Amino acid sequence: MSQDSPKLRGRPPSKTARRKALAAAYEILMQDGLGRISIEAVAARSGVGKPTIYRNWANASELAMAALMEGHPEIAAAKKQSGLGDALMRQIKDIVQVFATTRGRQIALALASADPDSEMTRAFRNRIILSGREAGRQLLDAAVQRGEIQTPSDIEVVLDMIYAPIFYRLLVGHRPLDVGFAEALVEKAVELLKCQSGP
Amino acid sequence: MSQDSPKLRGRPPSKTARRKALAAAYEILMQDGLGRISIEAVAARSGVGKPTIYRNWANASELAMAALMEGHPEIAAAKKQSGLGDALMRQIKDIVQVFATTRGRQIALALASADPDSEMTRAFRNRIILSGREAGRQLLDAAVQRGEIQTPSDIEVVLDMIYAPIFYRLLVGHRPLDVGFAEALVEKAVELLKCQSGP
Amino acid sequence: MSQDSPKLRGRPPSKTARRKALAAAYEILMQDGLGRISIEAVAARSGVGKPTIYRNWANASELAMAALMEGHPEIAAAKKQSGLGDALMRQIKDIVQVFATTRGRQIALALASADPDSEMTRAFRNRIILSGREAGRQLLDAAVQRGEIQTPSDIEVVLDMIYAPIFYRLLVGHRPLDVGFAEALVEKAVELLKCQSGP
Amino acid sequence: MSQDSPKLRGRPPSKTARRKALAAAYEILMQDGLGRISIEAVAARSGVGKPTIYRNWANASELAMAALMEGHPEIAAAKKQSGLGDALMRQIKDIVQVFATTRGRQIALALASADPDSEMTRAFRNRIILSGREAGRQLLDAAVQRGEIQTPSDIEVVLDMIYAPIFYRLLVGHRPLDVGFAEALVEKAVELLKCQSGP
DNA sequence: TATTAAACGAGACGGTACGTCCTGTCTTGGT
DNA sequence: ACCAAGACAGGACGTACCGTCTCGTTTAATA
Repeated sequence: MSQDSPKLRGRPPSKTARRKALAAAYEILMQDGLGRISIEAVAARSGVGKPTIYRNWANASELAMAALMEGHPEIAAAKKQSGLGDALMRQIKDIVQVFATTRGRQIALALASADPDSEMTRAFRNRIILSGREAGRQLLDAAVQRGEIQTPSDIEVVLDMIYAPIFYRLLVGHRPLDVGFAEALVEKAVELLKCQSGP
Repeated sequence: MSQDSPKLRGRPPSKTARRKALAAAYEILMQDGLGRISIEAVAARSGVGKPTIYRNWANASELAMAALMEGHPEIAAAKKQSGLGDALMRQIKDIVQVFATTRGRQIALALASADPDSEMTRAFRNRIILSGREAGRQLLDAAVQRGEIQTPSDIEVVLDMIYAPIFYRLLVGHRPLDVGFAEALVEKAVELLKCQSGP
Repeated sequence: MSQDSPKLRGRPPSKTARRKALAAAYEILMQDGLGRISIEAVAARSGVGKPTIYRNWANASELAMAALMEGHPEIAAAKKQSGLGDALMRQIKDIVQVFATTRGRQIALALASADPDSEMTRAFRNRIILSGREAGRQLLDAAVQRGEIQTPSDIEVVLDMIYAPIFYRLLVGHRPLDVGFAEALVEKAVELLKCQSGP
Repeated sequence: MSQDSPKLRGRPPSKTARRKALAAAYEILMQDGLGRISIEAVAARSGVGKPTIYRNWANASELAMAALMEGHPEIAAAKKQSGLGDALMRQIKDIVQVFATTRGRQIALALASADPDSEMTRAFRNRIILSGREAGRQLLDAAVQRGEIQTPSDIEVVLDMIYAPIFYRLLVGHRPLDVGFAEALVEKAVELLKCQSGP
């Protein structure tokens, strides 16, 4: 056994209340955006008491992040890889599709405006923003092992160059975040990886 | 004459008030962060009346952006170019240096949380976030004209791959935003540009 | 010099807001009682903002006292006195009539539960509770001057014996507070005043 | 017989819990006053659970009254009576001494702010406030039987005139509640009783 | 001696109200 | 006409208690 019960006493926290609050928060996020979320509004819409919300989340920002994490699709590396380009293409298209929505926009805003040092923010960042990047790292490793590419120098920077543009377009909004962009991004990424220390 | 008066009656708007408000807003941004800025606080600190502030800016977010734009160094392409790599290196290092500060952090936050459709937000975005990217486009054009590189396909995506990682590290914070990063980024960018349409 | 204006600037406090808040507070007092008054409820019913209420009164208790003082009938000694007994009778009956109502009950409760050291409480006490007692002192003085009675020793205690029973019945509620009581009280009071230092 | 033990199974109510709650409530009353008492605070200070407190008392006000009644000295008529004046003096001084304390103040407040129709309030009123008055009635009866005074008309009003001033000074606070007051009050009371339908 | 059921402490629940802060508007008197 | 000052209605903040409700844990009469 791993984790002996720390003397569980008193009424246990209600999972229903948690669920209802998260659902209400999510609805508000989708309808009105991150800026309009408030503990007050979530309490009113969900029928959950304010103190209960504060017992579960430290502030509106954490609640928003929790709501956005709930049921967020896992961005993972494809298992069967027919080649680096294809695998990357499938993954990047997935990510772009997920983020080119209201939810994606709210995710970016939530991360940007959250307290960068909070535990919750770290979890959110790792789970939502960086998980795709980590999956990308696995794709690269696999390609190296298959001999498809050489081990890239400065892999962290390479990963940033591949995954940052998605987040960038999402937040800055100077150019559309669409399939065409995803395809061009993957093409350039593959170029970069294949031409390493080129001729 | 300077200011063609459409009627010129009554007391003219005070530039001093504007300046004082911007200065106070900037101080609050640097000391307490974007989340703590408020018209109330700026009015109190600057001695400027609230209605005067509302006359100049629509809300706290716009005031913050205005304060951050005031006196922001112009990121421009170096005039004398000894080569694409050197020029890019100089510029990227400048940008990283500017953004790896409290001010840079506040700029990113302000952009992320601003109304994306407002006039002010667009101006802020073009002036602060995208000006480096546009200067980069000029550097690339010049290098093409010098014959140093071929015309890159998908130039918008290439520019994103070069400039997005800076903003990405600033906001996501998973890796440091420092000189080492700037050097690696430029190295990779040059690789990408030179190896276009591979070996 | 007395009290020159302390540089009156800014928007002056709204007397309308004050009035509306007092009226709403009074309604709640009459309908639901002192225990149900709350700044929240007064703000909601009156349409006056909570901060405005707090600007005018320190807490719900003071607001309640202010509402009860507003328009409270002045209990004064009758001008034309046909004799101590008659004058006293008229006044005591007036007081009993005023206090044998919901308003009277709320007044007693408000005084009992208010911070005894606050400025407002003192004013309330003097204006509402003790004003009748002071008027009674004047009646006694006049009767002395007319030679109707001798100067009573321990006038403070005598006044308490006359006026305390009203308040006592109101709060303790062991016996009714009605006209019969008023008549008996005055009769006894006159006996006490006339029989001073016995037969 | 009416209602013998209806089954009496399971753990019996703990007298210790009752005692601890009353003690904690009393401490809070003495230290912070009636306004600061709360079930929450009593539970925290006593280590007794909130439901246990609610099982014993209906609300904070009743708990406060119970705590104030616990161990309250019985105000009774002295057995050996050397005369009406002496007996009254001894009793009134006792009462004044008991009420001229923090406890006395809290008692008055508790009574004033309690629900006047509750069972507990009635018990509290009879036991604490009116017991002195009833003892006074016995003193008067005894004096009548001894032939010391005539049977007073309107005995209820006379009793109010003697006992109300104590409560009045306690709550209104316009004059001190001290020995001098007690002496003057008794003197006036005796005057009133002896001069009945005077010369 | 074992069973069993009520009362226990702990503590989360949905609520209400608190008193503070800030919003954006409006209304003064002063420059 | 514009300023500063500052009051206004509105509304969210985060906290304190309310009185109720599960929990798992005593505890003592009963079987």
